[in-house]
Amino acid sequence: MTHFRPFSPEELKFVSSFKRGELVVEAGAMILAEGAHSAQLFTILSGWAFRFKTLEDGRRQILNYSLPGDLIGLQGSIIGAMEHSVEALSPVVLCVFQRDRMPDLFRNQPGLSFDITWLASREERMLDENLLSVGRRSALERAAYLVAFLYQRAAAVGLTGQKALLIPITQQHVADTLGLSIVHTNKTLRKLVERKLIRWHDRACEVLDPRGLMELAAWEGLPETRRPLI
Amino acid sequence: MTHFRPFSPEELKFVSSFKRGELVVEAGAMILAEGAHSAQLFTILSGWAFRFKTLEDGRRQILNYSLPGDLIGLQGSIIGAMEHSVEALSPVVLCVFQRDRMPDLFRNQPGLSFDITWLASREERMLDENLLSVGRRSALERAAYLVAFLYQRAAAVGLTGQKALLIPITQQHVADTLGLSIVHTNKTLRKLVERKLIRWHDRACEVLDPRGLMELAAWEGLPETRRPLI
DNA sequence: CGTCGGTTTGATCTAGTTCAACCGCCGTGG
DNA sequence: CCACGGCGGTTGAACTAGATCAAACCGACG
Repeated sequence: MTHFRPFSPEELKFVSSFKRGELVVEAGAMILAEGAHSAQLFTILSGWAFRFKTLEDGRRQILNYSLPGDLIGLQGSIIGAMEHSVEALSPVVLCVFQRDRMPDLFRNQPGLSFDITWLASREERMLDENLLSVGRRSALERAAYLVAFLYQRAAAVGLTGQKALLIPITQQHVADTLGLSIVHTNKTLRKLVERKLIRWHDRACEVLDPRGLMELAAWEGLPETRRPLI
Repeated sequence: MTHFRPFSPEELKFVSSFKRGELVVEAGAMILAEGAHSAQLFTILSGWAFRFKTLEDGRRQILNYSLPGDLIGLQGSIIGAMEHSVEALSPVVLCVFQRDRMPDLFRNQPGLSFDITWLASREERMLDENLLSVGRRSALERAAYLVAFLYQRAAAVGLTGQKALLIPITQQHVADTLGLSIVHTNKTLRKLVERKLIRWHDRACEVLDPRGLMELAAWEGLPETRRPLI
């Protein structure tokens, strides 16, 4: 795992003891629900998930996606209650942590505390970018940005290996991420297909030309540095 | 300051030594610019500011607002580079911290470390809410949400005293927050005025009916708890 | 073989954009 | 003292990106 920063032996020991077990959920399963008070804290070991909020009348907004190495439920662990839900996009393997040992972690593991803050800041940066996109980019730019963004994140955790990367999302997910209707999302994605930037599969998106997508969206990409892993 | 959690004497001592000085900037001044590598870390002591990103062609998206007690430049301090800019909306007094003492803080001040993470999580939650708004609410709902949101935040730091609260923003700021054009923003705000939910002043917004705004936006408000202060 | 979720396509409609003025206020310079 | 320019706000008209409505297709699956 060359993508992550190395641990000290002591940190490793703490993380092991912090870990309570593993959890496997199938695609489409709810990992955390909005309003859950005693939310748990997880790390993704493998698979894709997404965070979202809904309005009373059912309108849904996808806030961000979670990939291996990302924390799930941090807001709940730090502030107390979850204000969003998390759902699995693919089969997901989670590492379950003991939430009540958070204070211990902050007291005795400054390195890990910093890592958690680092991950929170990174999430914030991604949200900034998504907000810019939804607020100010056109439908075509938004779609291009989203796919390029997901491609980069997948690449950053080594998911873009020998065989082509398939992002496990439906067009409904894309629509709910971009703030568009499904119909218009479909028409927009077709344009990306026509331009040979992506290929659309059954319920998945294949990225053909990441550079072309970034250019279309006028997006420079995440300045990805060595990241912490918890 | 009943809104904030109390400090231990030792924490107080650390914060004092962490503080390097104060900085006063006038309305409209840039506090931090995107791309600044050696970004500083601030807390707002008084005044309003906003964070934003821009696309190459000038399209601007306001990401969030900063009020007294909020950290500015945390992303830069934790990850290294600023990916957004911050500008003052009113005269702002800042408390300047020594960025290079962050490691010391994490090593020796678990309480403060936790507070920083808490603030980062809160920022994330606000961004989630803003993203939901921009992505899925209508123009009228968005505008109502924004004003109610800013009102609540101002109230949470005691800005809503005896005399009416004036939020120091122009309609251009509102437009760039909501992802709308100025023209349509103007027409939308007029509707809020007609409904007697707000009053518009020279370059400021007065909130007349916070509850009515929240209802219109179908927004429950921030579940505001006792917050940390740094 | 029917049904259902995901995708596709065309037609119509509308929320929000763009264009174009204009107003009032204020600070600046002649 | 006044003319001028710029910024913030306002308003109407024309336009368009994207929404909504409607229907059909397609593969998987019971």
